[in-house]
Amino acid sequence: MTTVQDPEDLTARARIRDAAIRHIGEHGFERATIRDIAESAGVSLGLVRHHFGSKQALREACDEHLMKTVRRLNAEAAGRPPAGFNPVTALGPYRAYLARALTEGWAAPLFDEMTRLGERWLAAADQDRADPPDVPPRARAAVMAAMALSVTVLYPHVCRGMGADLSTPEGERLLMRTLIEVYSQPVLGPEAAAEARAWLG
Amino acid sequence: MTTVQDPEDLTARARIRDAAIRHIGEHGFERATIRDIAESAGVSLGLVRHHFGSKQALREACDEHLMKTVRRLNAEAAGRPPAGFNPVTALGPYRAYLARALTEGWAAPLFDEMTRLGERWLAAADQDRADPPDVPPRARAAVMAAMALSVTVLYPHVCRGMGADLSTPEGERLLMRTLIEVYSQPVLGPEAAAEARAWLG
DNA sequence: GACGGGGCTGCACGCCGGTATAGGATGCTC
DNA sequence: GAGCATCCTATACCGGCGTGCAGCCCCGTC
Repeated sequence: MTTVQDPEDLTARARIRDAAIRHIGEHGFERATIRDIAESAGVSLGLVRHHFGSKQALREACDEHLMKTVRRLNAEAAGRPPAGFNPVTALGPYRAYLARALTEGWAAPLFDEMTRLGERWLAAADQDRADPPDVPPRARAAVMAAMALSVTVLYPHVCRGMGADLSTPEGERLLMRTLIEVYSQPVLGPEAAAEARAWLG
Repeated sequence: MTTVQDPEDLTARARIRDAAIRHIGEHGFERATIRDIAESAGVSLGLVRHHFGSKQALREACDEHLMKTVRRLNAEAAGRPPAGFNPVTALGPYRAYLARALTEGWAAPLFDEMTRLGERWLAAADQDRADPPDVPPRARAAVMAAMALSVTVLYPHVCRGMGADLSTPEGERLLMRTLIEVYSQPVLGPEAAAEARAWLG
């Protein structure tokens, strides 16, 4: 991670925001207290309120910052091969916050943006396909966006299940290789898919 | 849903448990209050405490009940074709609770059980594969379990993204068809996978 | 019919945490 | 150097919520 060095990133306001992202990511919005955030940032309780007004507004500021960061990372990764498709390690401390944001109700715009991105990607990938997918692209993109985010959202469980700390380089490598394997292999063979489709009627 | 008719399911204790599952599923553990749960169940605040002792214990009782329900649904679905693979609509009111349980830190046993199930399924599916997957089965199973749960966990976003209410029969059908489509098509073609693998080194 | 226990209620306590406000320090402008 | 905005602290308020407790009702039992 190592957040980009905006000039503002040394200010108390930025320190508070970063501390909030860490605390909310770790404990969730409800359990994260303004007091703890203030202490982590090394400022007083009142200053948080002075800069952000309310806990909600603080969260929204975090959301905005997350949004900017994700867009930046996305732009950086645009040129590279799709090995970095799943943004789990690149996000660093933002990973946990993103997971909370997605599961605790906010962050809809971010998911929608990912869906749109996925839709464009799908449109390009469908160019060279013989059989026509009879499912709306939006629907496919939404499901695939959810799947792409699943490791991010269920991070602790995936770590435990894989028996590896995914924040370490080895863990990251293992995850990447696993993702490539999973993504390059269809889960349902043609006959199984046909059977399932038939079962649906 | 339509909870199995245990004899106990008419008792106040069961009503409280069901109300708790609904409230926690809807609002999360922190925001769900014992008072609201009691009111929903049509009982007094003290009775909740009388039956369950504490809010934590109430949650654990809900977890246990969820576990039983999931196991039952899983056993029922064992015989059928894998069209019902993703347990999103079958869970009914438990869906939201399961999502909370997975993302708010508990429910590790449930995820692990799904991983083990997936591992067995993978072992069977790998029987008839030519190329050897060079990734630990556990890792693959964990990632695939996460992906299978992604729609459950990110349900509201997927609903919004697909532009359909997935709790309706039409929405369910659309989701199923989409899942079949996604699962039956590899995301990465052989050359893209090779490129990604090469990029990893 | 007394008696005991489980299901159930109502109330009060105490803490925690978001909100509000008064005020001090610092630095810039005219 | 007076005025003022900005940054920052300390402290008080107060509502919400988990917890603890005293007691009532009802029903089975001897």
